[in-house]
Amino acid sequence: MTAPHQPAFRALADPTRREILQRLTHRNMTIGEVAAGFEMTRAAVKKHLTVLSDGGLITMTPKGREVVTQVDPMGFAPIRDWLSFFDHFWDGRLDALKTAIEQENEHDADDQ
Amino acid sequence: MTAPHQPAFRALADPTRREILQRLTHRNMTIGEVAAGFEMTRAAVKKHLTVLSDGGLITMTPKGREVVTQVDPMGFAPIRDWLSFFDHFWDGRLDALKTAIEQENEHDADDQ
DNA sequence: ATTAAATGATACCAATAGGTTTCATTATGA
DNA sequence: TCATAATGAAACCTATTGGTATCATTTAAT
Repeated sequence: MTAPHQPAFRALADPTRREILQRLTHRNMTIGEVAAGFEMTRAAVKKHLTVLSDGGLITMTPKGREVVTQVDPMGFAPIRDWLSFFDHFWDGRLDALKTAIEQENEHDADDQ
Repeated sequence: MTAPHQPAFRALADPTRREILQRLTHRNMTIGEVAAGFEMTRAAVKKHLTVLSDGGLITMTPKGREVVTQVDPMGFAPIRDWLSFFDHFWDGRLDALKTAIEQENEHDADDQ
């Protein structure tokens, strides 16, 4: 029962894969086109694309003899959701802090 | 010249480390306390904490003979910044799509 | 002062990750 | 149809990662 966001986080951990994602925002590319933009072999790039696909961050669509890869915006949702946990947590802490300060001020007023 | 967010993404790639982060939002803990919550050895947990610290996601503060670990909210900024690139990109695409549809409608009107 | 508790640090191991090379398959285009 | 272009896939290598066990160091408590 591994978390659903694990493959996405895994995919984002590698700098080459993040670079691929950014380049794919400019335009969709075939596997060969993506590979042409890197020093490493096409086989290596294809492995990265597979990891990105497993993470749901890109889709790979066969088109004739080639495969078009494109970023899948929805694939980022699990990442955002996981991160939002911390957002909400800190929002709550901030609220608690505000409340505490207000109460502190009331106490101060009482003391006067 | 590796990107500054690399250590943070690296740190988030492991499920144990993400679990540690979530647990640390409930309360700050010493290294020993964090380790007690996992099946693995204290040494292994400490390695994870080191990776999280290198990623800037937690701070480790010596307090007497123990070390208090706590989440560092600011450490998440590089991650959010990197992700925001895609947000803005898609926002732009959406605007472009809207504009295209509007122009398409104008053309349709012309055709009438 | 001593013992025990908490952490630091090192060596070691197995599994995985990132990379290469090589060969097979499939689709296009002349 | 046939050569070639694009991809699939497997074997293999090395470095890194996540884990262990062990020992040293530092601090607290009796």
